[in-house]
Amino acid sequence: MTTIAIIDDDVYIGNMLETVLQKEGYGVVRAYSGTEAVLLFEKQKPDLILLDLMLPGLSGEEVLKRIKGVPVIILSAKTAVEDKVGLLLEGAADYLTKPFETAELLARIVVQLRCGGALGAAEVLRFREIVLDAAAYDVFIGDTAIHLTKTEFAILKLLMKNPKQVVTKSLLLERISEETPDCMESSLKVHISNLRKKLKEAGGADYIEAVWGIGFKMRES
Amino acid sequence: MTTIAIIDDDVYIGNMLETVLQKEGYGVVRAYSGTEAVLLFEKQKPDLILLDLMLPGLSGEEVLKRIKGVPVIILSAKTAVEDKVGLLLEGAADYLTKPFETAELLARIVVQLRCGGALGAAEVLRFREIVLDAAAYDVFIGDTAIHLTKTEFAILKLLMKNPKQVVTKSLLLERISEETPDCMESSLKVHISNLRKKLKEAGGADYIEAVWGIGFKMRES
DNA sequence: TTTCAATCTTACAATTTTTGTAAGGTCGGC
DNA sequence: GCCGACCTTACAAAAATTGTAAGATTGAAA
Repeated sequence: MTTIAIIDDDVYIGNMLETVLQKEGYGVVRAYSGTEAVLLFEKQKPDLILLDLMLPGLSGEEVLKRIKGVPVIILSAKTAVEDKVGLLLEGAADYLTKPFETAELLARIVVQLRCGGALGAAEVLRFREIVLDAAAYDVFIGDTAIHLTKTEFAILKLLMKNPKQVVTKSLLLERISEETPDCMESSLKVHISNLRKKLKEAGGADYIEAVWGIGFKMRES
Repeated sequence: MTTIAIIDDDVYIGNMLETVLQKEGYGVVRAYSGTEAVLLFEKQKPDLILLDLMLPGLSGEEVLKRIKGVPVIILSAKTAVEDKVGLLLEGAADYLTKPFETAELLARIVVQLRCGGALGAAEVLRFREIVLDAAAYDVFIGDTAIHLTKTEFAILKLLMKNPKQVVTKSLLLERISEETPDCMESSLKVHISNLRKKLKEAGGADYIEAVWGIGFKMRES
């Protein structure tokens, strides 16, 4: 989950931001002073930081200097260009002057996450005890990792992305062929067979259900 | 040299920007319409683009869609939040409303170049016993320093920047080619092989894991 | 110019994945 | 319960990917 740290001693603004961010699906952690902020950063390693400048304890500038590796968006009432320029050159990723529109803040958060993360947020799919991490190309069943080939991985991913739905053979073929150009229906069956076997070895159950004449889907129980 | 593209049909503003940027030591290329901008981008590959929205030919929005891989700062007279939000989500790196202060623009340019070039602000990356200092161009394994070539360094940096994630071969090639222009997949394998060897000599372990058919990632343990 | 390191290319063996076919099993309609 | 169509699995050939070595090429420093 993408976690955003809100560092602001103004409880009212902080609460407002927290609500908005949570509604967008971000995790939120908070700090109310500069010293607290540095501790929070080292302990929780959030993915992005919203930093108010007027803080008790360490000033916002001091906090910024000690935070490296995570984008920091400054939220401040100071509108002077010198302030903006100084902090941006000091390492801030963006600078918004209060009052700002929530929509703009959210958009700028997306921009920063896009930029810093570079490879996109990790996409993790879960179904029963199967956990599939698309970015890492990892699959776990319970605690045991299992190794899947590229094609098997693509099949499982597509099925897990659409649980409760039947995935047609033609759709499977289409998606798979993005990676492996030529793939006949006969081969698809083999891949599914191998996938089943690997899942069964690790999880003991047959997770894939054939839907006669149509395709396949994940077995609910 | 860092080259910035100015895309604006207003000659007066364009000239002003060009003067300021050149004084800062940037190279400048210019385009005066949307179509021209796309051609310019493909031919010259600037490091950053300043894009005015009101353009003859293709609109600014259209231009933005066709430009990938280079940060675009929008310069516009439109102050509506919806415009900002839309373009930021569409891929713009930043959005400044006219009239803006030159100093702020320059600072935001620095931010973008810093972000894009260094792939984030973290200067020191750590993974297991490997420590990579991007700024100093140093790599240590435990206490022993090791020497890496430019390409090997770039590969290791990208991998360490995204631990737990598979870095695709194509992405590796793309990022490496910023430093070493011609590099085929065959060469990449050789670089990785050499990198592995050096890491193994110093650290005793094989830190890089191949993910079959996809790319490479750092080995967790 | 000579030298040296870094990089690119080619080649090849070891390994892994994909594929097609063939031999059973299972499902659903009749 | 029977039959054909479909699904499952096993196996082996074919194709693709990877790791490494060795030689060629480039480019910068002495």
